Amino acid sequence: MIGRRSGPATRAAIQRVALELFTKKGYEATSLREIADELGIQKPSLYYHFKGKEDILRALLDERGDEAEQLLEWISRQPQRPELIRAAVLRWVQSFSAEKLRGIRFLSANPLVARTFEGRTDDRIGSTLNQLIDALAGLLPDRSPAKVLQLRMALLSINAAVDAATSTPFTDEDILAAANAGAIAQIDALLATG
Amino acid sequence: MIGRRSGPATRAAIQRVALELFTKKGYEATSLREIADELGIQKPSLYYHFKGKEDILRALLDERGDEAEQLLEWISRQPQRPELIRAAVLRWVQSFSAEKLRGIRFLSANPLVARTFEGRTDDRIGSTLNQLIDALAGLLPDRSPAKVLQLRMALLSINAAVDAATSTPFTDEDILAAANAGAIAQIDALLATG
DNA sequence: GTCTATACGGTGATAGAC
DNA sequence: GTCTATCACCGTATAGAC
Repeated sequence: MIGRRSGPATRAAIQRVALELFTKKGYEATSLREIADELGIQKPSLYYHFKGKEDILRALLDERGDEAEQLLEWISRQPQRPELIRAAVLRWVQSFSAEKLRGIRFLSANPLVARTFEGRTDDRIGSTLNQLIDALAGLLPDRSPAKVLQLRMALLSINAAVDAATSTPFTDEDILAAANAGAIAQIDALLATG
Repeated sequence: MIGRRSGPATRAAIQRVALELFTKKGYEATSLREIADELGIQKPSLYYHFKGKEDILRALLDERGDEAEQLLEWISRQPQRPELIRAAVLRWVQSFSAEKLRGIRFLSANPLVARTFEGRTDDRIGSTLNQLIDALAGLLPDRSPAKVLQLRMALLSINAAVDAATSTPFTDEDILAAANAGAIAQIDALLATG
């Protein structure tokens, strides 16, 4: 669909369209011409706002929040007991509003692109998530690899719920509820073991 | 890496390399030249074996097994009680050997590509999985959307485990064990509700 | 801030020699 | 079965007019 534009294309508008197309068709499969068409401008006009395609992607990734850092810091201030795992995971899962699901959907649709960018720049997604896992894994009664991996799965419940809901009529509320219930079930099983 | 080849490139060899590259770099980001280089042949030689890039992808997708159909048929022959859910999900998760994780990894790395192909051809991945969900959802004590979605998450535990293990040193055995434990935890929670 | 025009490389793909 | 040569096309990117 080619949209008639009302005013000048802003960075925010470009990012909005790019996020939508990257999520629907994938980063690699989306051309700058498609983004420009959707905005009703010409392809070279995008280069006034961004250095190139990768720069648009970088801007989208930089928009992420710092919930992971905040949670990590919160954890360090709590008494280090196994029950902290449950509280922390629930805090994490519940920090995702319906609005933030857009970001999750983008990452789910473009797992390799996100992973490629993890290496460069600051990389606040992956590494902080790993620190989070490490901090919580230390509290596990049974710290075998399978258990640690299951803890990781619990933290990634939102991603799993989003993936499970693709191509279905489930609502954002359903997804958040299922992610929450799923995380609880995993954590309960992990804490019951030890 | 450019490989010296010993004999003629077979369809199987091409598929092997393609699966590896598609998984590592993504379908769109992988060029036919890269596949040819890896095999030590020239790009046009691939066209003797396959009609084109998409044909290679199709061949890979057609290689999938029919575990879903078999499980669906098995379910229909069992007494339709809530406990059947647990048995069925465990059968499903345990049908994935370390070997079959290659397929899961490919699908995880290329979610949109797989989804695009679901529409065309026979599509045995998605639709059969949906039938599986429907058959099991009918046995749920509580059939609210969030519960049905969580059932879906339980079935997709292998995918979630693979995703959770990417960029980590977890072994295939760890992944299968965590997927199994995760599925059990989800199902137990679902059955305890009603 | 957006346009037209243009250059460049790489891609999927085909024809035809061997 | 593999090659060389070649194609049209597309996406990225830049220069310069308005």
